[in-house]
Amino acid sequence: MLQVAIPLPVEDPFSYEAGDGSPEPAVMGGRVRVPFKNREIQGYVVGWDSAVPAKPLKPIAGVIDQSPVLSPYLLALTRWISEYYGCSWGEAIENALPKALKAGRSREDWGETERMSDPGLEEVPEDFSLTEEQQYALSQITAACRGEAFASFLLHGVTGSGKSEVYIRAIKAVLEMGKGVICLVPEIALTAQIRHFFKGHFSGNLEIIHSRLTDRERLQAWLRIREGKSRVVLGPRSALFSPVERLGLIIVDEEHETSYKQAESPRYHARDAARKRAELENVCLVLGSATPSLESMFEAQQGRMIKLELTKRVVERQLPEVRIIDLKREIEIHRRMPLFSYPLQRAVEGALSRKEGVLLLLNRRGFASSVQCNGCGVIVQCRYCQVSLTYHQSRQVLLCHYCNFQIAMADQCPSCGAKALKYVGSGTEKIESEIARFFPGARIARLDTDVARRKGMHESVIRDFRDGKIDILVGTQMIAKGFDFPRVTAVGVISADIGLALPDFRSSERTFQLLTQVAGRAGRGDLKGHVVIQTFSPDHHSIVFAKDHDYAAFYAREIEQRRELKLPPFAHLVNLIFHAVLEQEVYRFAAEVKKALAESADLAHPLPFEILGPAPLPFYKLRGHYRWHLMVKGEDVLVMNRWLKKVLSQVRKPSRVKMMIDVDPVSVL
DNA sequence: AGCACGCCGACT
DNA sequence: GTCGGCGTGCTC
Repeated sequence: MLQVAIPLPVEDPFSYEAGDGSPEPAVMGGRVRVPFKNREIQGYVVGWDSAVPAKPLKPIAGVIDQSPVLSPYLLALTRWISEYYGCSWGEAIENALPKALKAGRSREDWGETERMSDPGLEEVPEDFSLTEEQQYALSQITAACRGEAFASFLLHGVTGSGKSEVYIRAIKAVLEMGKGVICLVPEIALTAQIRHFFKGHFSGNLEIIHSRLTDRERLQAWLRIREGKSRVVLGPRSALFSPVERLGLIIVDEEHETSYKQAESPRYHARDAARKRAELENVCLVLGSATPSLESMFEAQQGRMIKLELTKRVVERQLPEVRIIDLKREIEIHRRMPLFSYPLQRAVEGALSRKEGVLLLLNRRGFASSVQCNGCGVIVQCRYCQVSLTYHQSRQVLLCHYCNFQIAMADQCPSCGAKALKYVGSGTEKIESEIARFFPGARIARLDTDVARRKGMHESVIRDFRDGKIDILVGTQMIAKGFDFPRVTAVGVISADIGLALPDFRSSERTFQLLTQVAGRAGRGDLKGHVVIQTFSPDHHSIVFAKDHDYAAFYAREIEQRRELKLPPFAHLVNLIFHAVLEQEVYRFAAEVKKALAESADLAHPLPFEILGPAPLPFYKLRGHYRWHLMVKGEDVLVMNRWLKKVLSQVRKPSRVKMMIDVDPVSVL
């Protein structure tokens, strides 16, 4: 009989008779059509068994594939994802396949798989000779790739230290060994540079997976990889499931980036799943970052990964000079809260006079973060989420940044009717218009998700800024990531406090990473950089150590806090999120689950975790649903999951209450 | 996820 | 008396 995984939230794979009626035999890892209830659906053969079933089974309805769509390795990987992240095996499999092969698709002609010839290859930078540090890192990695065992490296390299060059050389070496490579990047749209770099080196051998590909193009890329026509895959987290045969190396670039965590089920973390795939296939794993996650650096400190350090910048140049501006003192000087302190103004002035570029970062889009009535004091809120609405001047709307609800901006208070609305808190739109008043001659542009949503705008703004057609670029964290602007010499952080205020234990880490990254944008080429960070918390360790470019000190400080509070990497969190329209139902059920969990333990079988909550989520009314959660904290995720599953199957969930499980959440939201 | 079964309100 | 509302439970 056959075990067939069903791409639905049903527990275990189902058993079917092999079905001798069909002309082709079903294959392990191949797709089949099976009768299910009174319909027919697509499933995946995940097991094979000669045992005689206790009760007669239905035969499969048909075989779709003569050859597997999932290798034994990818079957094992998807199974691990289902157990670790709490979904069915079938769902994990669907997640790993290109859309065209998923259930509910008409069986289509797979078409031509020859690669289109690439028009206009990019100039490839000269092969510089490697620094000693790069050379050492490369030799360690290639030696590990030559072996047939799992090995993992943390490549910690400051911005500009030439991590990409190490990747390129390692990939070339692995190709020469006759093996393939997967290189993951956070979001391919934001990494045009690495794309061009890869194209120049591997064009005949490369698949770049990106969001603009059509379903058909994706399928063809998948087929070329499977046929071995392409041996290097560059792409976002989904590229991890590429059917590369004889894999030799997996690279996860910018491994600390949270976009590696999928927001929908299965909520897997591509970096952690990459480690699992590398273990299963006995290959080499390289995690690269200038600001490694606490989790990865801890692994390295514990000796479970080999740490490779690139401490020197390739083109010899100084790190930028960073000044911290205490906004409390600025208020005393200016008698009001200044958007731009004098030192920031001087830094901008200096750069403009030298015809160099300026970056201004404020991690909040819109014009004003809220609108308040001077008459009755009401702050205009989202009717679904109970968070203040952000005023967007360009669109003349009040917008909810959590659910996208919007209303037209009016001149009267929606509550008392007074014509006394005032703007509170600044966003990127406000900075854009204010900086224009300070520097009337400057050419200014803004880049945030509002701008980037318009097709082609993201790329064109970046290009214009790099080409010197824009003097000052204002934006959110989007401007801090992945781009190399040789002309930037002044970087201003309008307020470093926004991220720090978030009720999330990783807010310090995020802030440190963001500040380090944006500071790293200043002073490339042979131009000296100046960075000004404005903040109300000038003594906060995220800010002080970012100023000093001191990752080690930040890590040492942060890891002690995590140890004391028993937070990751000293424990794993599993977030159980409950939501429903009626708050009482949500709260009651969350409390009931907690009680059931607590009572499920006894002296012989103590709980393998702590239970925190129930608590309302920070934005607890979202899209009209009230949201509460239980946070479960323990050491072994698989043990925790098994326990949770058992207890949850014993409680009766009201159907209107929805439940989600998030293992190793990257954010509590 | 679908899809049936089931048990209560407003219609010919 | 029936048509159909959607809450509940099952699918090898």
